[in-house]
Amino acid sequence: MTITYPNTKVERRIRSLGFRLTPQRDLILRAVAARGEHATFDEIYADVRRAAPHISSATVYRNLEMFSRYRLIHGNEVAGGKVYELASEELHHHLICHTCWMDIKVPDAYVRKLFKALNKQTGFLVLGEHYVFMGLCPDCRQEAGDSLGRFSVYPKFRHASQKKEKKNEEKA
Amino acid sequence: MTITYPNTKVERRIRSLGFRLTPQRDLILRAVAARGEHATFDEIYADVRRAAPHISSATVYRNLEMFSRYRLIHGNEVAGGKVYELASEELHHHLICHTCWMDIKVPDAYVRKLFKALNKQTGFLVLGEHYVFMGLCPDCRQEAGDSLGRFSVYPKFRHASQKKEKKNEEKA
DNA sequence: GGTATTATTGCGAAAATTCGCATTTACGAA
DNA sequence: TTCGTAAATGCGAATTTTCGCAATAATACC
Repeated sequence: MTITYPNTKVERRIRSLGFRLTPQRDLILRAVAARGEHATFDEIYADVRRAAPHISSATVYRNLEMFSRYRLIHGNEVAGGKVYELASEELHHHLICHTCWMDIKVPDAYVRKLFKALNKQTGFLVLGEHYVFMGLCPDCRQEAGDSLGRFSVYPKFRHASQKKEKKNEEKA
Repeated sequence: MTITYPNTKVERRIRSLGFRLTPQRDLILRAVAARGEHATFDEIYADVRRAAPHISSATVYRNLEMFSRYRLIHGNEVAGGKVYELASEELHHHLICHTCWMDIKVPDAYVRKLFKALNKQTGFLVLGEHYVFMGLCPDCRQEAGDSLGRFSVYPKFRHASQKKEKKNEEKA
């Protein structure tokens, strides 16, 4: 995994959008980059705080949202919690197994084909650059067997606390 | 638009999962159904409260999450806020224009093709039944012109309050 | 129907997130 | 380099969302 921040391109981009590059923003971007692909708010905040103990959580919330909006980072809802990753040059999407959490990166080109086809049929131009598709990886798929009905697998939650509901899980 | 709840199928499903069908749950499902495709928490809570003023917001939160998890409803992050809709028999996905909010329903079969292709290439089985793809509808696409670069359009937020940032919007 | 079991509710407290506003500070222009 | 302007921060308050637990009530079983 390559950490692509610090990065003058990102800095230029922030300024060209009319935003200022503050030390706080720099730290936040570094933290997201250093964490790799699944940084949570808590992790980012903790990292940033280590370098700048006085930083306000509001600042981190605000900037994560701003960065997401302008696609300097990607924020995705995964397994009941939001995770962030630095936007990379190589556009890609994710296939995440909700049984074992394996994460397969898919180059954008693979998915872009569908979007082109959709465009032909509907005229709609899909712009999102970073989608997450949940499902079953090859191993877990095999384990689940062939009797894989429409409703037989339910997403698990990794981030949100879900102490209860276990009993129901089995009955289903 | 057809309201598909009350529905014995849904009721049976709740019970077969080991959950109980309480009056609160019934009201929540009715509210989601009646609201159509983009019900927010506030709307649902207000509707439910009208019929049962004593209902706790925690109950609504808990059940929306449970229903989503077991796909009796779909909860999607759209434009900075979560919106719910009753899961329908006809599987579908959404193409939402983040300029004018036009919402095009796409039958699952269209999208399923891509997922099959992905499956061939990666072995990964995509299970999600209700994805939302953001982009530009034909009209807004035209308005945006041909010089549509990778970074030229940014999602707007509909639900979250975003009073500021307007100046930056234009500069970009 | 009556009863036992246990999921679910409602409450209030806790935690997470957002907001408004005074202060600070990045950045462009002199 | 200094200065002026407006964006961004940090604070504390407000709001939203989650949590734990005692009380309630839906369901299965008789």
